Amino acid sequence: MAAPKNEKFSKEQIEIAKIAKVISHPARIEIIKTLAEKNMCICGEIVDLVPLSQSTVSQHLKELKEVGLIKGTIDGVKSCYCIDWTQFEEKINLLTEYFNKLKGHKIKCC
Amino acid sequence: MAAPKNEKFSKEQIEIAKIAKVISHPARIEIIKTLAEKNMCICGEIVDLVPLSQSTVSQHLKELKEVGLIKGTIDGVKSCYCIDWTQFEEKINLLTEYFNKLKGHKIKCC
DNA sequence: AACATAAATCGTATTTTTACGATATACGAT
DNA sequence: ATCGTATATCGTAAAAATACGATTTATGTT
Repeated sequence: MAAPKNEKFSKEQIEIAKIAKVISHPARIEIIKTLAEKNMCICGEIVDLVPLSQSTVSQHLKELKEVGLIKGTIDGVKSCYCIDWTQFEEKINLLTEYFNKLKGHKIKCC
Repeated sequence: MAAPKNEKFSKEQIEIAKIAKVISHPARIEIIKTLAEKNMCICGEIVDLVPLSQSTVSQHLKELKEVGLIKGTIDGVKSCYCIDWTQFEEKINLLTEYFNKLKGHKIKCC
């Protein structure tokens, strides 16, 4: 009696909520920003860039990967992460267009 | 040792995370969509439109109001809600532009 | 004044998120 | 083969989010 009752809403709304949720934490925003700006796979250094413990950062990376915004490959003993641009654009567009479309309704109100 | 360590991140990132968080629930997305499409204050009927209890919907409305996406006024015994378009555009733009700007870095990677 | 109705708030149970230390795993170097 | 390093996973504690029923509050109606 406390779990979100997601079944009651549309597929689209659930999908958008999921995307919004993964970008609703400063650490994950920081990770995305860093990966995007460097525009390369970053192997290893990510943990040093985020002021959280190694295990916590690893967990945030996993969540970003699960939603598809980033991808990770293994390079020897290190892990390399970078933005999955195809999916990143797709998901971010989905989110932004949903809300930008709503703006079209703005005419006047109270 | 479980609360988000928000102090460690930038003001901008914390602000964007806050906006993302409030739109990270299907019920709140549904409320926004309904208010935007009707383009009017809706008095009372909101609770009937969302498949959750009255108290839960009231809680979601409060969160949306706190972030500033919607505004509510009292009209007699009823409450009237509508999109706060000025703030809505401002906040949504802040969010979407942050991530759209990152797209500019996309050249090639792994 | 008494009653009905709408909506906010309170109290609380459950689930999810956040965070970390400890441990496991996997690879490279010696 | 052993050791060191990097990263993922496990276990767990604390906090926040979600949801609802019960109650309170405020207004309109009789």
